Amino acid sequence: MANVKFKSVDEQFAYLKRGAAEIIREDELRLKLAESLKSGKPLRVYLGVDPTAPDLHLGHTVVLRKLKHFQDIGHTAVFLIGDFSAMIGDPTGVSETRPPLTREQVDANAKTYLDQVFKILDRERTEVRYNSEWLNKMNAVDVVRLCSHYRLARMLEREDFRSRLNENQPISVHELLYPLLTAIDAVNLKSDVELGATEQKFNLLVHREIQREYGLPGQAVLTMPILVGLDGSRKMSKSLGNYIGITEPPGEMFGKIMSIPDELMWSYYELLTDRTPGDIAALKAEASSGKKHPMDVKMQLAREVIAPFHGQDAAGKAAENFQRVFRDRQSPEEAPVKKIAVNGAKKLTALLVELQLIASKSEAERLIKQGGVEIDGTRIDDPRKDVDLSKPAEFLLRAGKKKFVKVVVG
RNA sequence: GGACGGGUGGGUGAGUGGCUAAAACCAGCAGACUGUAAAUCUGCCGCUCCUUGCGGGCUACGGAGGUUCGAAUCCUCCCCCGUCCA
Repeated sequence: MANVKFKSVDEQFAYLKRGAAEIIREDELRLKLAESLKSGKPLRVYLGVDPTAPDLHLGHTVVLRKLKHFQDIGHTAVFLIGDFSAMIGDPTGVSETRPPLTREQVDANAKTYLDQVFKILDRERTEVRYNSEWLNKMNAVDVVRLCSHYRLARMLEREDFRSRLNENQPISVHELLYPLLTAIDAVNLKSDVELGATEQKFNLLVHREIQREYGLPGQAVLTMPILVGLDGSRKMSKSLGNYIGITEPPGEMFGKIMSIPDELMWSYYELLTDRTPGDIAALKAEASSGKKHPMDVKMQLAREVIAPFHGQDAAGKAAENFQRVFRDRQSPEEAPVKKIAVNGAKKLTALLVELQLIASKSEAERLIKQGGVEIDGTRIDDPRKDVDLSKPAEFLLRAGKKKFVKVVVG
């Protein structure tokens, strides 16, 4: 990623538009870039995030990477933590009212959040703000005044609300306040551009309108596509369990990326790597013409996605390990080591649960009966099997397709 | 405040006294095949105990009580959601 400040408007625009779902409005953004170029004053670009889940996954990084792009070309990245708004709960994409978070949860989440965010953003050059800074100071009069700037009908145009209304699902009144209160963020930050995922479009547009109501120019809005999760159809999200966490070990991330449907590769290339659109089109052509094996293209993708989080070396190792285990069907070079005390014998089912490879003994028994458990490469299909733990030893335990553990007794 | 409808396993959704750990579908998991992709086929899919058996125990149909030999199913009260009226 080139770190060149203030290229021409066209160059900047092309760079920023890459991967974007929509820019509202393109001509306004160009104008803002031109003014900034002229005055030498960087644009204020912000991304607001509610610290609801403390663990970031690749889905979150799509929009963070875009913020980084702005940062790369010299604009000011503002990372806004919605510590106040998280306590309301964003109704976006939710089919039911979300339980509000407590102050303690929000604080704890915000902390771990930032650590992860700076794996992508440049820490030194990022302005971090919390929206409780101004929202906590608002009184009832301010809130009433704010509400008077927006109409109920407009609010109900929003997809989430409309469908919940149609399907007789509850909508709490405080949820209507979410886009309005977060608009105050945009007002206070005096943002020139706000970023978000496409599902945030409604909120971002409300922010823009409210800014104007409060006498500001009105920010441009840039939305990024939603990253599809491992299942190949639904949005990547923690609650759906189809996500790849950015703090997961490289091997884990690698395996997960390899398990995505082939067609999804191209969108991952576009949203998670620095490949240019031309580059990606070329890869795609090579894969479909048979010049390159799709699996190799996907392995390359996995390496490129992992590298920023774990480094080139770790990414390379993960690739080798993958090759070894799944292509050559050998045992992994390295597996997480779990120690266990010398202690007579133990039922295999109990051991699997104890090592947290399986959630319950019933499930472990099923897995064993189905042939999903191996010790040192030998399938064990007797759920009553005792594992000898009477003397120091070590063995490789496999549970299911992906889970390997090196058990060290002693 | 009133009238009416509704709350079932991760999701959708059957089931109106025993044959129901609860149909069916989706999701998920495992095996086969393969490129740990997709597709397909097969099996599994609450917890637990053991003598692993079409085995035993426990928990489960919004909550609490009750009727009954027996309740997701009947009764009472409560909570929650929606629709219409005010």
